[in-house]
Amino acid sequence: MASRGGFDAVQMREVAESSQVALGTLYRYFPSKVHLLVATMQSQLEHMHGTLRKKPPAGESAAERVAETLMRAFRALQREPHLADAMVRALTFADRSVSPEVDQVSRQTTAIILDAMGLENPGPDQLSAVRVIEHTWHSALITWLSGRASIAQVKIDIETVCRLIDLTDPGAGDR
Amino acid sequence: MASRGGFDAVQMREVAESSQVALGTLYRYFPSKVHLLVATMQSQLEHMHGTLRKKPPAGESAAERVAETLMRAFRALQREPHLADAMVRALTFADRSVSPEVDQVSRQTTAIILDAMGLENPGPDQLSAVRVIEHTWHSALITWLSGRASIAQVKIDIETVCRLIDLTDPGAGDR
DNA sequence: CGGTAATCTAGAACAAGTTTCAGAGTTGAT
DNA sequence: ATCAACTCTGAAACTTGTTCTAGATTACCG
Repeated sequence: MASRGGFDAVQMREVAESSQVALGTLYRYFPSKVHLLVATMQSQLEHMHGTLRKKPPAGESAAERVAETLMRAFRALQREPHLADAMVRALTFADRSVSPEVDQVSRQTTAIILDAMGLENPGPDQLSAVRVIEHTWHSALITWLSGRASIAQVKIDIETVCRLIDLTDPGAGDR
Repeated sequence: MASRGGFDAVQMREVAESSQVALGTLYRYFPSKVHLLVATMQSQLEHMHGTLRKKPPAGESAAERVAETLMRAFRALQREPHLADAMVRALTFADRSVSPEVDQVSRQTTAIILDAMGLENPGPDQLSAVRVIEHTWHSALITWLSGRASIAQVKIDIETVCRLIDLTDPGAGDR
């Protein structure tokens, strides 16, 4: 349903019906629509993390590899823009009651980026850079989804923010 | 109302009532709740821009001045966290129908940052950096508002992303 | 003034997320 | 096999954003 029409097209009554489950049962497992969509994002992220593990990015520097990874994820999202809309809108609209789930998504994203960087134990500076990259990633997606930025612009923003990595890890080119 | 309880506490019926206006009239001027709150953000941003003009940031480098500016804005938001919640959630939840208004907010934010940088005509690299800073700013606010990041962490993220400016403007220290 | 278009009002109606509840069905331990 | 605890169902109710309508008010123009 999300793939068809994005956030708005996911209607809890319809979800319950196509799941062959009563509405109350759906709410038992997903306390709100946002919970449901954030859970969807978790599962998609896991899938993507698996895919990425099998085909790691091939860039020279950490910055290049992270940018390549995010662009690969971005292209995957472009194939299902409505689904992307549903998941990202849910993520940013989530209030405190969804914090644990959103945090889980964030940790998963962090793991993907750290994988791309090839870092075992990142320092505080590296972690800050990763957080900023995640911020940019989410917000750039939103501007793209709401039609205020082009695909090219998202690419530029990702590449720009990834330069932060070189700032915190001068020896990146040595590996 | 936003100051009291954030996004959820702003109820269109109540807004209409306290404005001494019929519900239909409210919807005539603000086609949706999100439009209303984004308009609120516009007006707050204008006010902040005026305040900042009177007391420009005093840092040495452009990066420092931008970070100082954003931290000042952040402290202002901390005084009304619920209002901040309402405005930021509206901004990121806005769909295409609100694009013009959201774009206006974005332009205003860009102007504030460029002011702090003290740049007359920024190059493409500078503009990319500014966009990334805005991304980080919005997303960091969200993580703070939903209780997933501390004030200190937001500060670090802002300072981290502002280092990007030095990357695109090596002569910053000369001024 | 008189008329016409625009605006406003009160209130109902509609849509979708969420809550609630009584009863039916399942499960697990003893 | 039985009982208690848990779970599921179907349906209604509730909430709040949004739309609609019929009439009242206002503003403008010749």
